[in-house]
Amino acid sequence: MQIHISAGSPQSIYRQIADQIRQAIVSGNLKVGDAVPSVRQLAKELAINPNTVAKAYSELTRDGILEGLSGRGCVVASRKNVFSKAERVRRLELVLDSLVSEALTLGFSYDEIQERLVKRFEKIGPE
Amino acid sequence: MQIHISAGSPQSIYRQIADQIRQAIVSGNLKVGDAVPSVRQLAKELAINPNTVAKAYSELTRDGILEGLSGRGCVVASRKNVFSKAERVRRLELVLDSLVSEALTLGFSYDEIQERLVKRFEKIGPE
Amino acid sequence: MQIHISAGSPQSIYRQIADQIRQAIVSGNLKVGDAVPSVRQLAKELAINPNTVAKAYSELTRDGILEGLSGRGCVVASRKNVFSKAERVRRLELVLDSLVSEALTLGFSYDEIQERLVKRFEKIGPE
Amino acid sequence: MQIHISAGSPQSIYRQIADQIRQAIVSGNLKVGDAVPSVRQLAKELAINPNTVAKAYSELTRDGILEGLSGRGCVVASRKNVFSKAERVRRLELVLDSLVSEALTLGFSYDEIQERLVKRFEKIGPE
DNA sequence: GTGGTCTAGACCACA
DNA sequence: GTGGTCTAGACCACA
Repeated sequence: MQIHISAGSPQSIYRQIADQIRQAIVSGNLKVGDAVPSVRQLAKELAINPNTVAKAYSELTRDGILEGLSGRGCVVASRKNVFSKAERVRRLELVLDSLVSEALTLGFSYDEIQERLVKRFEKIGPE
Repeated sequence: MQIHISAGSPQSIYRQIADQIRQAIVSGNLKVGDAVPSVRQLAKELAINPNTVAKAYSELTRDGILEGLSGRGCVVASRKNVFSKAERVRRLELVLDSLVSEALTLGFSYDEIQERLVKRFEKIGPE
Repeated sequence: MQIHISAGSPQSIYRQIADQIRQAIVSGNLKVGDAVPSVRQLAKELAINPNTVAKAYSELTRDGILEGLSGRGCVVASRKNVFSKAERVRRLELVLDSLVSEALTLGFSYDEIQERLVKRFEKIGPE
Repeated sequence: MQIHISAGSPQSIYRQIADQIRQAIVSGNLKVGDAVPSVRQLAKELAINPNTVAKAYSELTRDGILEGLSGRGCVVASRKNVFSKAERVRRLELVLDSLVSEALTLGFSYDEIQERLVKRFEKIGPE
């Protein structure tokens, strides 16, 4: 489980950590029951404040993605979807709305948006 | 020109307003030269502070989407290339960040995001 | 980093602040990566509302001059080309407007303006 | 005495009018004692609100540039400088500061600024 | 009437 | 601690 953060990024650090763990689960690199690094270890590795790692883990735990093993770290929880399928789609559509309108007013074409999205997937996608 | 805001949204109010105006332009509901509601009128309609509307309008004006007609409100500006290629790409990457981050949080896979984006393009129609 | 504002000036306070930070960068007093005073500290120093300082900083951030380090203040950003050539020219024309307008109001002729500008360049030194 | 205004300009209309009259005086097109168009005639010509023309004339009168002939329009007044030479120079230097720092942070070189200023003079200069 | 600036002060996200 | 968002409300420039 390797996590990378970039300091200058507009994404907050805790968000970068949470997203990368989510991504590792979606891509199969982390499976149900697998342990994630301890808060202190990861904070030391990334040279950041432990509070920041803790915040990422606590969000993931709140969302039912991780499960705390009181005193023995966190593991990937069995997947239970918090939102209904319809609700998840509705929320995704909202973000797609933002993406499309912003990208089009920036002067990008459909093809360019599509292309950039694919590139992004390739760069950070399942390895 | 009908604008709706939702209080519970993760998007800030001024971003929701700016987004919807961008969408109205992209979808053709607002054309170059069309007036947007006055700051005070829209604020009253949405029951929010005029400053919040003004913030949305000023962002759109800075980005070359709207144009102020001192003393007579704002209209949709003619298409300008305000940003450099590099900046446009940077901004596209930012919204892609939001999309991917939100989608992962919702438990969508890359393929599903891709698929939804394609569907959305098909809906708006080719070109 | 010392900033002064004058109440009687035709320039708005936030513009005076933004201007002086630009000047500090141009003159080499502020270099890439250097921190600017925090919003609250500068507001206290100048005895003005923090929102006014924040407005100056947010304009500079939008223009790619400053960079926000979430939770840790703002620093001078590395030189970026945020704007397209056309936009840069448009903005230069705006400040030339101000110069010419103000200079005419003060009763200077074109030749005198020109001469003063050359002198100014000589003072800052070649290249 | 021909005056041109552009609606989309960031310069307010009354400012454009006042500046063009100042410019005509500086360039010698208007001499002491020459009449300027009446408020109503100019407003009709430019298809703008008479208040706007009146505001320009009243600023010029306040500054001692024009002189009202109660009931018979305005003429160019004999030149008396409101500010001392030193004060005028000080104010001009402030605007030059703004111009130079904004232009340099926009990425323009000294030569380019110089060149743009000359072009501006040629375009609107004494004819 | 229009938008722009500024104050005073609350609350939130982030590290 | 840091900046970002929002409210409530004043005052100004402009047409």
